[in-house]
Amino acid sequence: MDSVGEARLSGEADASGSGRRLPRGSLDKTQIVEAALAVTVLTGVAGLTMPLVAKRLGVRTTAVQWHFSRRDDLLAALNEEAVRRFNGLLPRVAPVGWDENLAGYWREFRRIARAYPALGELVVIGWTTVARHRDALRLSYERIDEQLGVLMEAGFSPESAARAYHALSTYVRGCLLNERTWEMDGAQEAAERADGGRGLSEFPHMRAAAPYWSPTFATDEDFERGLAIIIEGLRSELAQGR
Amino acid sequence: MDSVGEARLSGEADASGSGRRLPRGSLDKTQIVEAALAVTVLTGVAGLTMPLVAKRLGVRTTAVQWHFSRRDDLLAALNEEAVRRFNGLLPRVAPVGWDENLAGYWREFRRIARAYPALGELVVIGWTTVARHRDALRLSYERIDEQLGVLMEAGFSPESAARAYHALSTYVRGCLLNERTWEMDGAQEAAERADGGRGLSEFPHMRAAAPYWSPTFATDEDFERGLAIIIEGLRSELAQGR
DNA sequence: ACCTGAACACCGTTCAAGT
DNA sequence: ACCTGAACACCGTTCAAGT
Repeated sequence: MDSVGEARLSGEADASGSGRRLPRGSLDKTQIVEAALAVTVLTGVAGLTMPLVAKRLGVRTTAVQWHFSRRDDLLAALNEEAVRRFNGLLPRVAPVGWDENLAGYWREFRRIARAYPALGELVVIGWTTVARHRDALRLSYERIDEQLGVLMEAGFSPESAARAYHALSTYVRGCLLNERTWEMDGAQEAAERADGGRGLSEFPHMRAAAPYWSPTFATDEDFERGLAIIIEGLRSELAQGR
Repeated sequence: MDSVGEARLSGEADASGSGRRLPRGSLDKTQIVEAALAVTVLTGVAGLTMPLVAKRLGVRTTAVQWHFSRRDDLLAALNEEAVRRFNGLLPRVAPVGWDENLAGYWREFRRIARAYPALGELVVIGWTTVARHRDALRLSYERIDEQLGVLMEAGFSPESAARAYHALSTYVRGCLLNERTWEMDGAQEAAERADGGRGLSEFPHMRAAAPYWSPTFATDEDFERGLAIIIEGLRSELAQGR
C-alpha cells in the first residue's frame, strides 16, 4: 500500500514499472541503491534481484555487480539508506509528559513502518549489518538520545531509561513482525475462522478471553494495549523511586 | 549450535550430512517433512531447498514435488510440525505465583527457541500460514489456555489476561528477532566497537546510559529487564483492581 | 576504471513419460 | 497413484574481454 508515497520517497519520478534508460557515462553507487529501493517498494526484499535492479538502470547485471560484488553488499547499503530515511521520518520530542512522549514516538514509529512497507521491512526485519555503517548508526543515536533525555529529565535513572528504550523498541519490533506474519494470502481470515469456531470449548480461559482476543495479535488495539502495559510498568518503577 | 540436539529432536538417527537412502516403495509426506526439518537444522530456512530434501531422501526433486507441489506448501507443513514440537517442549504450569509463572514460561520459551535454532526460526520468524492447520493451532491453544488460567485465577480479568499474553508474546518475539539480527558474521563485535567509540560524546544521555546499554539488545540481561518491566506493569494493573 | 558478454551452478516449476 | 527425466526461466557469481 501507498507505493506511490514510497516511490516519491525513493526519489523516483516515473512510477512506471521498468523504465529503461541509457547508462550515460556514469553509474553511481547512489543510483544503484536508489534503484534497489524502488525495486524493493514494488517487490519486497525477497523479490529484489540484481537483474531487476540492472534492468531498471538500463545496464547489465554485471555492471551492478562491479559496484556491489555480492547481493549482500547491496542489501547492506540498502539497509543503511533505509535506516537513514526512516530516522528522518521519526518525530522529534514534543512538549508533553514523558509517558505521552514515549507512546507518541513508538506509535509514530509503527505508523511509518506500516505506511512505507519497504522501509519497514528493511529497517525492522532486515536490520543486519547496519551497525557497521557509522552514518546510519549516528542518525539512530540522535533519536535515541532524545528519547533517553525525555526519560532522564522525568526522573528515570540512566539505567532505567536504557531499559525502557530497549523494552519498547523490542516490543514494537515484535508487533511489526506479528503484522507482517498475517498480511499475506488469506491467513487473516483463516485465523479469524479458526478462532470463532468450535474447538475453543475445550479451553475455558480462552473462551472467556475470546471477546478481547485478537487471533492475529496485529490490530491497533493490540498494539496500544501492550504499549500501555509497558508504560504502566515504567510509571510504577518511577514511582518506586528507582 | 546444538545441532545434535535438534537432529535427535527431528528423529534422525544418523548425524551424517547427506546419507543417501533408497526410496523403498513408499515416500510419505511425513518423511519429507522430517527430512526438510533435518535439512533446516543444517542450513537454516533460507538454505532449505527442494533438491537438498530430495537428496536426503534418495529421490529426485520432482518426487518431493509430487507431494508438495510448491516449496511454500512444504514450508507450511514444516511450520506446522515445528510448532507442534515447539509446543511439546514448553513447560506446564508450575505451583508458584502468577508473576513467577509467567516469567518462567517466557524465559523457557526463549531458551527453547535458542537451543533449537531451526525450530526457533520456523516458529518465531516463519510463523506464516500455521493458523490454517487446526492441529498445530490446537496445541498452541492448550498452552495459551493454561497461561490465561494462571492469570485469571490470580485475579486478572479475561481482558487483562488476554492483553498480558499478547504483550509478552510480542515482546519475546521481538527479543528473538533482535538476537537473530546480531548472530551473523562479525556484526556483534562491530556493534560493540561502534558503541564504545567516540561519536558518543555528542549524545550526553546515551553516554550516561552507556554502562547499561547493550548495543545488540540481545543479551540475557536485556531480555530479563524488559520482562520485568512488563510484569511490573501487569502487577500495577492488578493492584488497581482492573 | 568501468562495463559487456559468455558461462556455470543452482533453484523452482512444468510436463511428458514411465510403472 | 507415484516416480523419473527432460526442459525452461530465473538468479547469483565468476571471469575474460572490451573501452
